[in-house]
Amino acid sequence: MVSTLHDVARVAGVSIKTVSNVVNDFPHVRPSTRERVLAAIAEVGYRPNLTARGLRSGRTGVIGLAIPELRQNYFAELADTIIRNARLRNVSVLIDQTGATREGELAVLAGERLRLTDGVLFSPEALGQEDIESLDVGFPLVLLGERMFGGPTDHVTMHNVESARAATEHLIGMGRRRIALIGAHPRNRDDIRSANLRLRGYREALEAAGLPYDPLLVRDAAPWHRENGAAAMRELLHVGIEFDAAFALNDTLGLGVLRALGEARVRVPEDVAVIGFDNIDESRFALPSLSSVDPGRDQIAQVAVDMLLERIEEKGEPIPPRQILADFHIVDRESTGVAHPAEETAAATAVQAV
Amino acid sequence: MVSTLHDVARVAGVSIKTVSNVVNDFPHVRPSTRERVLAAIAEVGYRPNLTARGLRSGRTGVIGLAIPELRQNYFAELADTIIRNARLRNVSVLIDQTGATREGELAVLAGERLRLTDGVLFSPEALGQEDIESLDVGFPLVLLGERMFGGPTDHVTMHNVESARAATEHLIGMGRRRIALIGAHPRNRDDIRSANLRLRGYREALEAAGLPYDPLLVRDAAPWHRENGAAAMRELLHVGIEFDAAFALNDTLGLGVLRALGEARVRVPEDVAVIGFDNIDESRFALPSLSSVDPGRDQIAQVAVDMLLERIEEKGEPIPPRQILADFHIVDRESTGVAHPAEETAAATAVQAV
DNA sequence: TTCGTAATTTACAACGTTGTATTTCCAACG
DNA sequence: CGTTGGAAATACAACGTTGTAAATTACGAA
Repeated sequence: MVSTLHDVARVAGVSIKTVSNVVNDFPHVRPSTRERVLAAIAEVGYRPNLTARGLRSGRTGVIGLAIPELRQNYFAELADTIIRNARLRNVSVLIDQTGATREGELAVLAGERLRLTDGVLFSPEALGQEDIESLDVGFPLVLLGERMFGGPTDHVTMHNVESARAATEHLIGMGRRRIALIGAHPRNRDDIRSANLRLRGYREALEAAGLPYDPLLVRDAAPWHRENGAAAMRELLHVGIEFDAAFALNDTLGLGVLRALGEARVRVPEDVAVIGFDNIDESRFALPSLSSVDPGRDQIAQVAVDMLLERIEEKGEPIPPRQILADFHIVDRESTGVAHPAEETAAATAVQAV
Repeated sequence: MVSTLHDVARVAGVSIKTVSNVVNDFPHVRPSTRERVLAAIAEVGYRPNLTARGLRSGRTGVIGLAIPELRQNYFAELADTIIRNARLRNVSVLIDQTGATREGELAVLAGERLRLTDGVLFSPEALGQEDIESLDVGFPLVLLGERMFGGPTDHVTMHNVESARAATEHLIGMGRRRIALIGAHPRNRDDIRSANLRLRGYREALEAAGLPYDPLLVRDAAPWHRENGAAAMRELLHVGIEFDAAFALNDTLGLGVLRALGEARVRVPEDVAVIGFDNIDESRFALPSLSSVDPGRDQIAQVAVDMLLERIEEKGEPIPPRQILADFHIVDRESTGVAHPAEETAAATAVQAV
């Protein structure tokens, strides 16, 4: 059924090592021999056994991707792009869903789940800065996201503060003065997490524009699901406080916000302009279409794969951990007043190592 | 760094086979020996090398999932559920995106992409009935979807005709008489594919209710993306033909339809009731929320994983190919007139082997 | 023709595990 | 006290591949 080097060798009348040499394009194989071997390979339908190769070489050609949940659009799109990039490098991707639980994420780090992989891309959501040491695992690991900084591994992340500031400035630039923020983290506002970094950018923009910071405009919502975005907006409307714009800390929340505004017959963007964060595919098709911050997800995917493969191939003197920040830009759509959306408006910072 | 059976054996003062026996819970190991070995395992931090195990056993514990694209919600949610089910069975999942291209799908069947897997779940979108023979591959394969029938492999699919008929009857039951269908396949209407099967269900429902079939109400849209759903609805509105309901052949189209109706200030469900198909997560959060047919996706995921693992473990007399049809039900939401959505309304058919 | 050198091919071991067959151990029995 | 039989432990080979080192071949120069 399945043929091996031995079968090919027998048919071609050479040793298995010669077949191996042909398969691996080694030099020093006489053209006539190569031809004979190739014919034999075709005849018996030989395909290298990757498991055996993996045992011999210590590499499987598979990388792991540990994310909270595939059914969250951001992660589905991230996984999609990561798989595409890995494919270009001849690597396949095994996906593990941690469920955003501490337990699941620690299991990833303990190497209990993504066996049979050469390395792991890890996007934590439950672990935090206090777990930084647990990142010191025995296999190549690239960290994604904003939950932990300064760890012992490469790290690919986004300009959270700067891009949130840019989003807020975008709203201010259109004349909005009372900007609600949807999706603050209910408890610890000093914790390093996307919510707080983006909140900081929001505050910086207000301050720079000389606008007051009104805590009443800052609404908690967690986790960042549509229903929570809608609920936060309903509550805000219920409170009766005046506002003319909303910055949702991610697009999913933003879609919920649009929904709540729609229910309440508040006009977007006339009465309230809305901008989200993440630029998921879906935002283009909301009614109205949702403006957003594109945090450079595709670039993150590509850089992360590249870095991981570099680490996997690394030998000798280890390179110290690197941190990469992706480009971002504002995507202006109907929810901030553009009738015919022109993509890719604002400029971005360049990719930079820190 | 990484320790092997040999290291454990040395520490415990036994042979590697004894360690292996302990690891694999074989009988005939004296309790005192077992204890000593377990201590040694803990001491050196031994973890079995899955590649070596795989080489020896011929199993990797990994299954492949070949789908068009992860960024399509339906497939992200399917993959999510499949990964969860596989995890329960101690199996991991490698994802391949075919891009819905013929080339990509044939590569899957040629076994060029999902190496290192014990078997593959395959959801084709480009291949059709004429390619049925190419399903006769040399590895365990379970077919998903409606593109090919009667092939040599197990097949998990949905009640396309029946559930589309139920959706249409649902609209008729609320008094709608002029029901548009969005998402027909532009070219071959006899081809076996979801579009045509669902179209058939639509026609059956009309006929059973004594309603005329008006080809003008049947609108092409392909591929099933939001923009195409929106475009089809805009065109229908432009044509000026009267209608009081729309059946979108999937939810993504349906969301586009809602968008186009919203733009045109057509009230949903007052003027036009809308129902979709697939029941993706997003539909719950549209404005208005989109009613849909739940085609039993979670069940499909579970059954598919079970069947594939059964095939992988199969030995001796092969069981003939099986076909499983999943349960379906109508999910009634705002777009068909329910103010406070009650999920899971209509009854379903039972799971049944054909 | 013979030798030296480079090109080509090969044998063998090893990667870490587990199945098979064998050996060793130990207690009970005659 | 020797024998027997099952439990416990082991040796060895094998899964399919590739690195290393050794063997063989080819070819031009002496």
